Amino acid sequence: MNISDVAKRAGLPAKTIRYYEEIGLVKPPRDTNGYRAFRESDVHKLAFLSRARALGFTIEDCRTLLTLYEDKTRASADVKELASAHLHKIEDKIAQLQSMRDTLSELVQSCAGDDRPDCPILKDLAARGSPA
Amino acid sequence: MNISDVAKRAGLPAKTIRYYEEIGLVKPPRDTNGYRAFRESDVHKLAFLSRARALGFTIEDCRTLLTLYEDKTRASADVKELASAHLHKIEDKIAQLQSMRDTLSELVQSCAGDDRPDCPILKDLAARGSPA
DNA sequence: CCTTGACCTTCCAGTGACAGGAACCCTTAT
DNA sequence: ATAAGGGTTCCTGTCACTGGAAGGTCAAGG
Repeated sequence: MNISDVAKRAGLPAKTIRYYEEIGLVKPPRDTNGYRAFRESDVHKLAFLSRARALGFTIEDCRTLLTLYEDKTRASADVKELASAHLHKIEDKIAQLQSMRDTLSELVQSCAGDDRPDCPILKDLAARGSPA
Repeated sequence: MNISDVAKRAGLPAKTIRYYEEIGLVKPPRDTNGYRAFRESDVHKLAFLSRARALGFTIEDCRTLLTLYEDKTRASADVKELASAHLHKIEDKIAQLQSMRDTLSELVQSCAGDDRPDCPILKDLAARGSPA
């Protein structure tokens, strides 16, 4: 199967698939004309990667997940640990963004948003931390 | 004032300050020995940038905010619009992360995390979208 | 046989916002 | 004189791609 069909089936851009090959995540054989000839197993792997990436796992995490996936003697604890660590990072990130959102939301609400120059948003950026 | 003192006062690494100069956000004059000689106005600008970055504004947004800050005839509406747009992006990002978190959280909870290979996390990554 | 268009290939550059490190200069204290 | 602790520039690397140029391949139509 050629790359554009694989792209559709895996839900990944062709460029991304080439990149994944470059970094060794998939190793499709080649036709005599030099085209990548994807097997079903390659498509399956790529779909796996697509879903793992959609859950925010890094490429290196994905590499590990693929290895675990293919290792039939894996311990589910290893997978769970990886996923848990990632979950914590996401939760940290959410908390951080929520904090930004709360501050920003207040600032936006406090700004008149008219044609006058007076602006609490700029005032806050200029003065926070240095009370004058 | 030398860069490391400015770094402390503005709450930014020296490397970052040099980078901000490189991209034209600050333009400190130089001493005869080649050292950057920061003025109070430079420190003030850098502190402004530090706070804007902490709220997640991009560098280009920061550049615009600085321009607006220094333009005493600005309309607060322009500032508010920029901040609102940024707020929406943050909210989108939060929603996206929360969706990841919800999925991941379920998967992690459903995984035994012992020494057996059976793992719902890997199963989900392999099979989601292709019901078998 | 030729062309057209849609594929495919590789390779190079750019993204955002820095961080790390090498190699070297300046200042101050001992 | 030297050593420590500033400062400087310049180059590379990060992360996960994306865009684009230059060129090979294939199937269909005239």
